[in-house]
Amino acid sequence: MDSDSGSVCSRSSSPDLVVDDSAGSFFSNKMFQTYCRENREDNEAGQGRMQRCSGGGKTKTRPEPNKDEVQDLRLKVNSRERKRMHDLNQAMDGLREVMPYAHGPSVRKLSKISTLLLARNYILMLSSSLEEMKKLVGDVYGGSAAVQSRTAAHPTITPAAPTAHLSLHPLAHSLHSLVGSTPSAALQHHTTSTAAAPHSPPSASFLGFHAPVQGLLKDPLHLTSSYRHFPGMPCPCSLCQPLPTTTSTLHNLSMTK
DNA sequence: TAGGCCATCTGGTCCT
DNA sequence: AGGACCAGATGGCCTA
Repeated sequence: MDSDSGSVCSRSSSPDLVVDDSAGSFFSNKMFQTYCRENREDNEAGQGRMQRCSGGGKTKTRPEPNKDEVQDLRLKVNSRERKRMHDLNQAMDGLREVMPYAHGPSVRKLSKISTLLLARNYILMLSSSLEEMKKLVGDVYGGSAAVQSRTAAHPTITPAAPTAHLSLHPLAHSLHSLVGSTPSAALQHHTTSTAAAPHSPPSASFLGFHAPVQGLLKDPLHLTSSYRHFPGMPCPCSLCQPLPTTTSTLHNLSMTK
């Protein structure tokens, strides 16, 4: 299967037809011309230049590869590189599909750098939500003993958060109570959402993202103004939780875009 | 028109 | 030796 025939390029400027003409492109582009100019002895062009630049020197002792062989080699290398980049772009598209930004024909496709930055911030936000859920679970089950017993049964669950973090729980609790959630409901939502996690990531509306994607790009955790509090949902907003040290540290590295 | 984004080509380096 | 990976260079397309 030739990847060149199945190009996934999203831009019309991706000239697949160059595949058939890559050698011609090579022999006519500026880099090649510069290279040839440096080794030029006369003003001949075209075939003579191709022969010289493909290794036609008289003094060389190594057996010179045939012009066609060089051309075939370049075609192969270029094709592999194109396939590699196409695979990379496919992976990038796959990442875009699971990112919480508005999908649709009217929405401009995220650039590669934006996709990566958004993905990073999205992961940070989900991690923050997970930490908050762990704290809530610890609060519900009345202390570290119960949580530790559960942690023993489920090693992926870490012990309860430090008391410094617990001090914020009444606020978070009352906030979520205000919108009708209960900790048990929160746990239920968490478990159900985790079960669906692998192939159905939370959508933007599910997570309450109503700010433009630039909000996530610039400021992953300052979501207070744009975040909606859903009943039973882990809330990463700055009202409901302190910034984890890891994410706050990473936040200092936040992007300029 | 400048700047951003992208695809492609290319040569170098590293790995198997 | 061949392939994967990477970064630089180049040119095209699009938008503000």
